[in-house]
Amino acid sequence: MKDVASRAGVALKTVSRVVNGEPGVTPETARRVQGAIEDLGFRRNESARLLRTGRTATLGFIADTWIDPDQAAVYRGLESIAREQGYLLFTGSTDRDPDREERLALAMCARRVDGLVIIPTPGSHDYLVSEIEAGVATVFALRPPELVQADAVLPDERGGARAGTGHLIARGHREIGLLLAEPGSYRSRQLRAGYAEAMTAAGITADPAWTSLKPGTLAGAPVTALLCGDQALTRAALRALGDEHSRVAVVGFGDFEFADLLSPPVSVLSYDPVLIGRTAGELLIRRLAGEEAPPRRIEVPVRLVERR
Amino acid sequence: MKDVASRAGVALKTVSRVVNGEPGVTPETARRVQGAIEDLGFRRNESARLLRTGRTATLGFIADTWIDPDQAAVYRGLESIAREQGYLLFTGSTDRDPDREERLALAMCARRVDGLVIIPTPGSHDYLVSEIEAGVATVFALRPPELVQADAVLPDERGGARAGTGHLIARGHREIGLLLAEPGSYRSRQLRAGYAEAMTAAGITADPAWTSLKPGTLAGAPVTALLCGDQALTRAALRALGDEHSRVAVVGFGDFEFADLLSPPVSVLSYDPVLIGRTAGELLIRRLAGEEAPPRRIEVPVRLVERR
DNA sequence: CTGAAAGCGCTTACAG
DNA sequence: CTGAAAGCGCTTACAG
Repeated sequence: MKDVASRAGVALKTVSRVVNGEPGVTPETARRVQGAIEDLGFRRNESARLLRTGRTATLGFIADTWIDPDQAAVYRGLESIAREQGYLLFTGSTDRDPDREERLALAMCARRVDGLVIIPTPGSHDYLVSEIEAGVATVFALRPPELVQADAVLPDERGGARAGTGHLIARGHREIGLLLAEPGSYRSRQLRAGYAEAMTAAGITADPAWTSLKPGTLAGAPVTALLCGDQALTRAALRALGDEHSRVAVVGFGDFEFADLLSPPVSVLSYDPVLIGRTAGELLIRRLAGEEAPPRRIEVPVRLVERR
Repeated sequence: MKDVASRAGVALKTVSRVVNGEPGVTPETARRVQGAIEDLGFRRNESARLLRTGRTATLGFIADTWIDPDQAAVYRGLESIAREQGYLLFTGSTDRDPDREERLALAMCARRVDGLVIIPTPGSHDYLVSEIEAGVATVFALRPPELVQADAVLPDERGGARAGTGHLIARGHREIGLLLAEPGSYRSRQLRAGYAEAMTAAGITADPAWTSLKPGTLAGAPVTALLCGDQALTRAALRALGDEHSRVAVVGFGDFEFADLLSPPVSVLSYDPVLIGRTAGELLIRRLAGEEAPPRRIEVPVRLVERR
């Protein structure tokens, strides 16, 4: 910028004005500056500008992995908001390793991101407390944080499990299995609660054996229907069931391509992950605009997609 | 940092030394500085440091969308290199819109990313020429760029199509269809070339009708086998074929979950997209280290995954 | 071992 | 309409 100024024979400030389209520059002067800019191939250094300005116009997004299409879709939703609002995105994936999450989040904070959207790993997130106090707006998505107060945008997994179980009951099933990954995780607890609610409402007493199934113990299991906790479990269940699939009705949590091409087709519980990303982004923007309110938890509906 | 210095009763430079672990500070002084740092909750502003240092320790990654698992996997490979080398990643998706690509790339260059990995949209990339000349290392992945000289890391689609077609021929097929999306795209040209090579090698003259199929015209088409250009086409083909799927052997370009659960299972042509991302990252790092060599094109093997 | 000054590339707050 | 000075938060190159 200094070079441009001296080549155009003007002061630094005048170049700044031209670059920013500020008023108060003679067309003639502006033309000279423009010429110098082109001759020198000058491009304003955004980082320097932002250092002076105080904000960075940058958000950070941290997820397990983009290979998970749901998380990719959350990113997509967040990015659409970031694009509208003129933010650029730093991203990083954790592979569910809490250390990686912490390193990434702190590295982004050190770059002074204005805000952070995190799909959290299991475990405590108290390392973020001082950053949040320092003013980094933070929103959690898909899963709630632990040991830290912050906004969260979540799918209504409990309501989904209730709907899925209710659907199976309505179709005449009573021996309904529940296939979960980590029993202690937030999602597992939510699904178990929704399942229990639907069973109780129908007056069915669930046999503990139905809710402690594993893919390996599925063949010949005493159930006529099955609710699977995530896509990987749905896949594992279909593999384990093999020909029995025609005997056992399967409802999977999380939609997937090709679900309708299987025989019989698989019904799924599905939510809109793009909406989760958008909502998280909007929440962040509002916080950045100064909205002060206690942290809130927003739930996005989970619906049954029936296939037959 | 100024505040820390005055609280500890030392000069700015001493704080800098402590923060950077530079030698030449009395343990006693260091302790005082550390105390002040903790009292004030000080965190070094990485952006300011990098402004002074000249580099940003940042790379940019631009793709169509992460919803595409292949592109998500390229990101994963690149990120692993970035993590090893201490870079943070800016990302953005284009949805195949050239304008969005250009805006993103220029925004990242304005932030002075050290390098850029791009899965390019169709169309010219000459807007990048001046940036590349200005020193932004650039590597293209999955698809080659147009109208700009730069490194590229690509799957060997031609070799893959040859292998896939050869496999179908070996299984006794002669009327082999080729289902392509955009006829003029790089991938389509490569697949058509590989297909033609395999057919010629087997002494089969391909009927033009075989290579101009669309999902809509597939039912009752005069072929006994089909090579699909991407996952979406594979899905569309399976849908269009319906029960005929047992009559028409399908080989799809791009592996997908559940491929083995379909009946009959679908064989696919597959490459390792994580390797493409890693290779692109390594190339970038070498360029950043000053390696001068003409732009090169690296091909990653495409192999047939047979399922029956 | 410690520090005062200059500067990275820009903007802000004034003054002319 | 135009510009000289100070400063964003750090590091670099010296000097003591």
